[in-house]
Amino acid sequence: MSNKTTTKDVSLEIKEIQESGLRVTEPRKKILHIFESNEDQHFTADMIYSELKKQGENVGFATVYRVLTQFEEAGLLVRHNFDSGHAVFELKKKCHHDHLVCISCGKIIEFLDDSIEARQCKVAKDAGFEVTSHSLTIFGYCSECRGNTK
Amino acid sequence: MSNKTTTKDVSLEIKEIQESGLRVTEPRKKILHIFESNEDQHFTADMIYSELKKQGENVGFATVYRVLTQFEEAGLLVRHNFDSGHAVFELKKKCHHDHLVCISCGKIIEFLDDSIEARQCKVAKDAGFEVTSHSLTIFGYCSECRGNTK
DNA sequence: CCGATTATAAAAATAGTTATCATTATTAAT
DNA sequence: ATTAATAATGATAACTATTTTTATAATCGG
Ligand SMILES: [Mn+2]
Ligand SMILES: [Mn+2]
Ligand SMILES: [Zn+2]
Ligand SMILES: [Zn+2]
Repeated sequence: MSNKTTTKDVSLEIKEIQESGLRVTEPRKKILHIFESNEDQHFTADMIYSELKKQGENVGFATVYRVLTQFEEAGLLVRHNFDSGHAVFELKKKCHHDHLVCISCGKIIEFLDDSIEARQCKVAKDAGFEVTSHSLTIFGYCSECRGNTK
Repeated sequence: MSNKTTTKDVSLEIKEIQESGLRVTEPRKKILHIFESNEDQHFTADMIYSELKKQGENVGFATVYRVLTQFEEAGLLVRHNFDSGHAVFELKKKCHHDHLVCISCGKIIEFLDDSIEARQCKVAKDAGFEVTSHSLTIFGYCSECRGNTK
């Protein structure tokens, strides 16, 4: 009647944390689980904190920020700084992508355009830059929100 | 022997401020002048504040932030949020452009690639988005800084 | 199971920015 | 030019997102 969480799905997350060289702790398991069980979703620290609260967990805000940063450094998560002032995190995908962000409802759509990627390299090369990363975000109204404004 | 500042160049700035519907005040004249006399440069609130201090002006930090925001709303300046946490302002150009940012020395190079702009429209259209704006920033090492790291 | 090590929660600190407010400056109307 | 109405200013406090500190607690190899 122990409360060990040894479910199959959870054991995968434990392995991922271990392989990143981090100790397996409750907050880290819980936080990673939120990402893994909501694939393709983007979360702010605040959203993660609220979700944990909703699940009845007692995890401090500082811990959320710390773990998110550790997961980013470990290569489990990617951080985006869009425009809103608060960072957004998502599971690291195999492949890079950029984002369309609805300024009305906040919906995020991912895309990858090879032509844009290639031109970016060319632009940087022409300017003598060695590219380390780039960030392309298109803001606008999604199909749903567009209807509301006519 | 009055200290009226009725120089030719300054009168242009006065007109610009008036035409934005804002009162012509010393801080606003001084701040706009910094931008106009350093065309193509990008400034943070902090840089503007320091520059004013260096010129012996006594302008509060709050005023700098207020004026920058007002100039942005008036369409005189454009605000960028790059990645660093602090906003960067520049004179509003006639034409849109994107940025290459050196993560070592902070140098900013502007560029405009029609092919990228066009593809962005297509991507958004395909996703059913009505674009309001976009932000593309390429981070890396500029030609000078690249040399230092070999 | 133990103990060295590392992680945690809570609180305080920080950075960038915005709001408050009493005082001063600008502007439009005398 | 004076005046009155109104808006802007600087000092400072407040705020938001995030990081650091600290004292306690959990982890994990042996
Ligand atoms: Mn994404
Ligand atoms: Mn620019
Ligand atoms: Zn929407
Ligand atoms: Zn550089």
